[in-house]
Amino acid sequence: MYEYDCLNTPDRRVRRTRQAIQRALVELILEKGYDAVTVTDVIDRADIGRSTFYAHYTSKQEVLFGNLDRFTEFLRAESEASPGKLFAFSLPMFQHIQEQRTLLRALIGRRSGSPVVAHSEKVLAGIVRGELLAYLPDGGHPPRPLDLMVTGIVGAFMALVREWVEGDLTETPEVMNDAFLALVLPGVEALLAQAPG
Amino acid sequence: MYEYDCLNTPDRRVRRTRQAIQRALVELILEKGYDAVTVTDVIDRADIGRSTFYAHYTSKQEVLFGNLDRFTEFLRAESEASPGKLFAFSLPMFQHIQEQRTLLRALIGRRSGSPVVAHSEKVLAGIVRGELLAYLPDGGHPPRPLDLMVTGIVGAFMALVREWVEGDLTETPEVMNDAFLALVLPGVEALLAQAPG
DNA sequence: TGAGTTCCGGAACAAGGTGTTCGTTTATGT
DNA sequence: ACATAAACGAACACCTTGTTCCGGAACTCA
Repeated sequence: MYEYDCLNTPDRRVRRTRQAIQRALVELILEKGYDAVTVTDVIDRADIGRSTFYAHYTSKQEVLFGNLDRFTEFLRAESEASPGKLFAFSLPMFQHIQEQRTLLRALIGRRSGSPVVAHSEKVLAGIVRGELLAYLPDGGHPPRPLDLMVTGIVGAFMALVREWVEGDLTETPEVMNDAFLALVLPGVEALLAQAPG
Repeated sequence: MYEYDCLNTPDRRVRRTRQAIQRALVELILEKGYDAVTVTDVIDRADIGRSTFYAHYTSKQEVLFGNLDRFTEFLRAESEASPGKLFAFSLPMFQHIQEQRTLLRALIGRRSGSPVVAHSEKVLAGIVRGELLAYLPDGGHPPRPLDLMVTGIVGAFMALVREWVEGDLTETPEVMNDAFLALVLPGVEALLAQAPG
């Protein structure tokens, strides 16, 4: 499943229909959030027949996956363009994302994820932020790069937890914790060290 | 909303009912995935009346948030127990998670999130893994801590992207990229440096 | 133990979403 | 221009949601 999107079909009607569906879905997600969007909404907005929708896609999900492939292709290309360079994909990716922010917000934005996860991340971010601030001299840092760092730290932690509980938990908590700290601590300490006195 | 869970109600029936609902939902999420679970499923599994469910909760979401508070409380307590120590929460949290893995898998596991995000992360993980391996001497590292590092890196990157597109994108791509690299690069280089020749 | 309150069960309901079918009409590629 | 393939649209059976009602049961507290 989710193999392709065939926007280069010989038939023009197919292209028109699929683009109308994709555009409608992205619009609606940004307006109402992913869960609240129904197939009926999409076909109304796209102004196509119900049977037409199901002739092309079997669900909302499948429509989004069609859009996704552009980005994965982009990622792969950037990585392969600079062999031997670490994280060569990241800057071009951020640039690409800025151009396509509307689409991206619908694809991976907060409204497309679980509110439970979002809430957990928010709580954790508050705690991490407090810990980092406690490490700084009073009135030290500009707050913005610190907040970005907090976001990254929380993202790394949650990703490790997710990966762990999803598998069979053969790793010990100590191993997981070491992995987390090994990845994150050096960068954090480097940033905190250059705090203005 | 989502304030509390009141499992310490004076009335025993209330406790029984709510626990039955929570248990049923967790079981069903692990079996079918969050989206596929309906309220009807839950009340069948919990063996309670439909009206009873809606007397206690207004949706699936709310049931999950009830469970969540245990963890946020735990987090806060651990962080405050060791003031001035960075990331004091992380090891106790991993230990706590191991004990409650069933619940956690339902709360924040992959089945509870968007398949689109999951797919993006998978693709990105493949790319990052390839880049790290290219940096290692042949046959160098034990693969497992490397995979954990990949997971953390991808988690940090995706979290930054999400935060960015969710806001108004006032940061430039360069600033975002710098934040990502500043957090992650020191740890990565430290790990790769200690690779066995 | 009893009195009074609170909760549960179960059926029924309207409203709305889903996914499929089928015959007709319209657009397309060669 | 013609054969083909796609879109339309109405109708459909089915499922999910959230609400209402009331008789009967379980509970708390004294």
